[in-house]
Amino acid sequence: MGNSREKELRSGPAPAAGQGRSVGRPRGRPRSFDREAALEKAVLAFWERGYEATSVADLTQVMGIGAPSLYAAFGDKRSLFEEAVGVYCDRYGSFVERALAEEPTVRGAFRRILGEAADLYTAAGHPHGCLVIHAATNCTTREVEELLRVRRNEDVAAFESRVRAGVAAGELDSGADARALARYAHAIIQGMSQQARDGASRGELEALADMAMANWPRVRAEDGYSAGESSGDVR
Amino acid sequence: MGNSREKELRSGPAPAAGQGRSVGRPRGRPRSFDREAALEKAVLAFWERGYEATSVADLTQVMGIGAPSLYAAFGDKRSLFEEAVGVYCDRYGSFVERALAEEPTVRGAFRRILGEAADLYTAAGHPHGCLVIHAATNCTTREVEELLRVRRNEDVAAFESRVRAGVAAGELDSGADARALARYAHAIIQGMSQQARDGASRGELEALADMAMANWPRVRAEDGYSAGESSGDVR
DNA sequence: TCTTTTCTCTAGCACCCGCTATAAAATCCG
DNA sequence: CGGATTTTATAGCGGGTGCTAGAGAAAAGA
Repeated sequence: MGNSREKELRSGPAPAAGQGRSVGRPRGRPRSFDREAALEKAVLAFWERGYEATSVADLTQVMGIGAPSLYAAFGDKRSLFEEAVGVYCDRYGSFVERALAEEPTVRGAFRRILGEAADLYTAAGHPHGCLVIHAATNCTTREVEELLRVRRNEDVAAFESRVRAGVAAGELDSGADARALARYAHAIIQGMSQQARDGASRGELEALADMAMANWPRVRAEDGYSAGESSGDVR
Repeated sequence: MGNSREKELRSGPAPAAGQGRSVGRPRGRPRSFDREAALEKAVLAFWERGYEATSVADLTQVMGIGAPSLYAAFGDKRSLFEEAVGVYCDRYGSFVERALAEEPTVRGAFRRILGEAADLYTAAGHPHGCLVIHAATNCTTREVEELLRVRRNEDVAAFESRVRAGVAAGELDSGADARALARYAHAIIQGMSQQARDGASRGELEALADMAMANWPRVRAEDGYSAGESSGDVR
């Protein structure tokens, strides 16, 4: 399965630990670049152009290293992509599970998710839209497509189970269609991501998110919430 | 602009018109394949794998012709793609403008659009999802991406103007945010298309469409949707 | 029949793809 | 210092890409 020894043990180019014969210091010539920094550049490249349209030549250029260094440090292009996807999810995509876990109500969680997505997908400093949604469409390699498809479907499943938890907690009517609600929320996110790529502004995405939330079911009892807000309103 | 003489005049391989020295009969060796049938095969290939992932070798195979014939009949790969996009829009995507034009109410138009999209995006006999949404993402050639991006944004604009017409006709409250409604509808369609590609069934897409329509503003007289939401709070 | 016109087939062009063999450079250990 | 070990840069591999030259094949017109 390819060259999977990645020697992640080594930290930076400098010894870092001044202590004499330190334990972690490897034998040969030390790596001349910062592996994490280079990886982050790869994330941005894949985010912008997707897996196939980003050539190894592109990668070596933005990462500032030669091809042999790339292959020695990351295995092959696909392994690098997988690792980049992991970094993306940790660094940029984690807001979703955080909102699902932290917000006390389902409605509040999704309101927060959509609001933060509007920000992230149009923020300066990195490409627009969502890497997981766009970076592996139309690939010649089926497995790469599957890589992100699995993540997307996992997100839908996480949405659904959060909704179910809300129903179980009595927050939502027991007739609520958890699966449809999850798909609905995910569709909105996908639409926001695509429209961000097509040039929509943050304000436009926020208006879209507000409109989508207007459809979200409220508390089941006649008026558990005073005619206005769900949870501690975002923004 | 490449080789744009495409000799579309010739019809089929057979003379068709038995009439003696018919006018339309060209001079040289007649084309041995049905241009329209080959074009339709190209549509399906691009629909399934997208522009870049569909190689000319793939195309010649599914179209059943050699590369020189392809180039003589369609120009180059990109021209063939443009033509294929046109065929797709005529044959498969026209339901949108038809619904916008035929349905008497805005709400009815979008309900019909979402319903028919659920059918089309999961129908057997052709790839799932929407070609315009997916076939030109992550392209190395910027112009190809732009080709479909323009069509998508045209769709949003068409949605918006239909909503505005509904407002002008008194069907919707004058405070309705036409732009946000258009973006909302388009986001749902994009989400449906992607989820169809990710394996969602027709029933799941229909449930998604129903849920999306539950949010659509009703006639202004009854059922609230009180004025005052351009982009701010919901309801 | 012969010429002209057009299409089709074989073969191959130049280029880019992901990837790597090789050897020089940089570090550690003794 | 001299090996040992690992990373680096140069250069290039085999293969796929979009595309086309050149020769032959099939029609019309003479």
